[in-house]
Amino acid sequence: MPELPEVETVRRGLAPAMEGMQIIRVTCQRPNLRFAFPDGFVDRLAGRTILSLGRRAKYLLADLDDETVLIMHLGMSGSFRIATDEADNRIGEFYIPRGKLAAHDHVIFELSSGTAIIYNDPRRFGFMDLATRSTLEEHPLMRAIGVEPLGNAFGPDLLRRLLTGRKSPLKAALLDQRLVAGLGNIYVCEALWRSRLSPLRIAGTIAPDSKRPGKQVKALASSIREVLEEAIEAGGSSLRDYVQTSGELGYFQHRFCVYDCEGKPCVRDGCNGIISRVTQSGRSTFYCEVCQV
DNA sequence: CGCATCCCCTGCCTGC
DNA sequence: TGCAGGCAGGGGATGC
Repeated sequence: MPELPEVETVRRGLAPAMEGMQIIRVTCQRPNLRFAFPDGFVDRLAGRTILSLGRRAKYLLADLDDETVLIMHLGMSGSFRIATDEADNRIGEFYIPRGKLAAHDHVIFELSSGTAIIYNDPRRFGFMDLATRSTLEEHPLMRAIGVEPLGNAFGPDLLRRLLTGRKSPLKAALLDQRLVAGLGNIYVCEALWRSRLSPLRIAGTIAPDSKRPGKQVKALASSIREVLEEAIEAGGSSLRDYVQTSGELGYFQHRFCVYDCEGKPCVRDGCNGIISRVTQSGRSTFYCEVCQV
């Protein structure tokens, strides 16, 4: 599933096709994804113009001209593609390229530009909801979300405060969206490797209760920011089903140092370790026992 | 409160 | 080639 870099890549791919366009019609091919679509979903979107497409954590947020915000989450296997209108495939006056609908195409947004934005999600762990701009922060999906790791507020000082006193392993703490928003299994593993910290380490132990962040917190904060920035630059990571809106694959997966590297040699200079896999909170963690402490 | 576990669902890979 | 089992990028509900 898409983590922050993949969602940001999707946002950048969709924005030019969606911003400034009017939504002519929305079609849901089923009543629910992970959750039921909210009441009036289709009707509230029809006729609206999309002002901008933003992102918060792993959520895409489309701001509409009536203060409505369309919230979209890709879950584990969600993707969007942009289908350009082709006369052959038109249905009536609209633009659904019906001949080209694929299995698991669940939502179709037909836009005034003549393109259709199609949401596909085999596992249906994704979901969509509607909110109001002025109260977006209080929306149940948004309320508890933590700091944006690429934003100005994020850095060693804030990270130290978030981790101080926390008794969970670093892996669990960094996966917790209420602390830092947008990290998932891949980038947590990669950021911990880059900062030479063990995912098993109790989070609070790298943030002793002094006023200033130590070396380890500084290293972790930098690693998180760097790995996310590099991954966005690479168009995200393509494993299994993730693709960009253009259908192209991201290529950051070729730069993984630990994720899905069980049994391979650690690539850190001078380290002779072998990458291990362990289970933490029911999910795979990859790390080097030799250089991550 | 904070944490681990289970579960939602489908597809793909492995091993028998 | 078929089939069962395990596993997958997220996150919400539950129970300790």
